[in-house]
Amino acid sequence: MATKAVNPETQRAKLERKERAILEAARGVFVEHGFDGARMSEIARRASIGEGTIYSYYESKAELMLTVLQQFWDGLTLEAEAVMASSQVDGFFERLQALAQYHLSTVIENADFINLTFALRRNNSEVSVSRDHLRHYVAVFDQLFRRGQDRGELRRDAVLWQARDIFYGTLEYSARSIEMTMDTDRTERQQGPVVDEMISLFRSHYAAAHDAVETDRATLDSLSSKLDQLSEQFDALSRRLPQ
Amino acid sequence: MATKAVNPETQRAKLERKERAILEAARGVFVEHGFDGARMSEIARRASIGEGTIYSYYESKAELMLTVLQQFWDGLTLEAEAVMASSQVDGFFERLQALAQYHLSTVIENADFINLTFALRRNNSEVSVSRDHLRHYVAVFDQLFRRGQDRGELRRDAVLWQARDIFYGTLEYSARSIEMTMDTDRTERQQGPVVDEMISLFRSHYAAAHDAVETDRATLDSLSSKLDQLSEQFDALSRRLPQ
DNA sequence: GGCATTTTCGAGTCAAGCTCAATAAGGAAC
DNA sequence: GTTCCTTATTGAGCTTGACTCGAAAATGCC
Repeated sequence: MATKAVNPETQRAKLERKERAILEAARGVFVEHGFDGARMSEIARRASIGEGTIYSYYESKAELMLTVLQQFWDGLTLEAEAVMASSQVDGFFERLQALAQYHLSTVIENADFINLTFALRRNNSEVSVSRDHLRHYVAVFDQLFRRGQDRGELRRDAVLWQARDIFYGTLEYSARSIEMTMDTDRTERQQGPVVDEMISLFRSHYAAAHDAVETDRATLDSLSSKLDQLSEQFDALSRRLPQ
Repeated sequence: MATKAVNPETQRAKLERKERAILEAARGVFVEHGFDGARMSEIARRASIGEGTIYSYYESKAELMLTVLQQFWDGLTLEAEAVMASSQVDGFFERLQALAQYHLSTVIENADFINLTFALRRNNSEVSVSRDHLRHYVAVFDQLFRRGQDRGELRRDAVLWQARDIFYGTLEYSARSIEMTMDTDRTERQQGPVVDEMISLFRSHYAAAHDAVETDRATLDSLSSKLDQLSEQFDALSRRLPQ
């Protein structure tokens, strides 16, 4: 009776262990050789199983890659949340700096996976990390930003997605530049200034305004944005009309 | 004797025409199916040549892709330079806006190639667009920025690479977001606000300090012209509506 | 025309993702 | 322990697609 209760448990554990072994091996091989360069035979060998066995766990190389990528993004999200949770300071800009530092070094470290995430998204519709996974990752920023607004540290009329684009976009572009100069150049670009400049930018652009001039400017800008949006909606409507 | 002088010319022209046919076919197939999905046989068929002939022009599929990519980036550079040359206005921020608008729509349009450029850079060392090609493209921004500084429109202590990271990084990230919401979402993000916010950011962060009033006036002027434009669009649509 | 060189070609080779029939392992009933 | 059924594993083979190569066609030169 005891064996009956335990066996199905150990059996499932055995399968899960094997699945984890496949994923671990796959991740390593994908990191080393990229998607095309990775050989299913090598993944099988590293996981100490037959090549055909992989296909009873994953339908194809593409699905295996997709699982690895999603696991990767989930890991990033957890780490980013941990950075926020363990942050000693409480102010918005200090926390933003910690997040920027984490994101920048992560993007440099894992440039392969991040590039592959978006490169494979279009052409290989099978290997397309869901929007939800990516949104879940950037939600760390969104939450921080909204909290900053609630506490009055940030302008209330700041538009979240614009700030998000600037934050993640600039950091990723900088990461690519840093990475590209790493191999050869003598004058390596450093990570520190990139993060500092980002925080400085947010301070001057999004900090709660104290004088009327800046507020007026903000009002004008947001008004202008809204006009553009209206105009484009109008265009879209026009195109939909017959003739 | 005349034929002797002409023949080698037409012969070379023939080869060049064939090479262009291969590149054009390759570009089309790569755009449609991506790097892996592209079949050399289909490229050969579209170029109306035998499959083996391709390999007397390009050593491998990878080298063919590399040539297509470099041609693509060269084309982008020329277009960006043309946008700057044909720009009616002369002020830094107006020109920057034109460049931002061009870059954003280009990145959305050609997301595949841009992603592939960086995805293939690492893993497939053969298919690695040279740094010079990419640097040549961003040089358009660099030149504009330096000129803005020389004319006193921009702060002299502004750091070029920081501004460049913000400009291209944010636009590319926004392009990806816009593209990701295009397929399914009802509430499509529009291009206009992204560009406007970018210009507004540069105005407040990089503009020379003394002309705050003038920039406000510029903002008002652009607002006014946008209103006029909207009004015209409305009239045009009204005329088209039945009754 | 005749020889030399270049260009084109596609059938054949090879490598890699994937299939499947055979085998092994696991467990339930007696 | 044996039998029988279900499930998991396997690697030899199938398929596909990039690439090779020897032969043939085209071109150049006299």
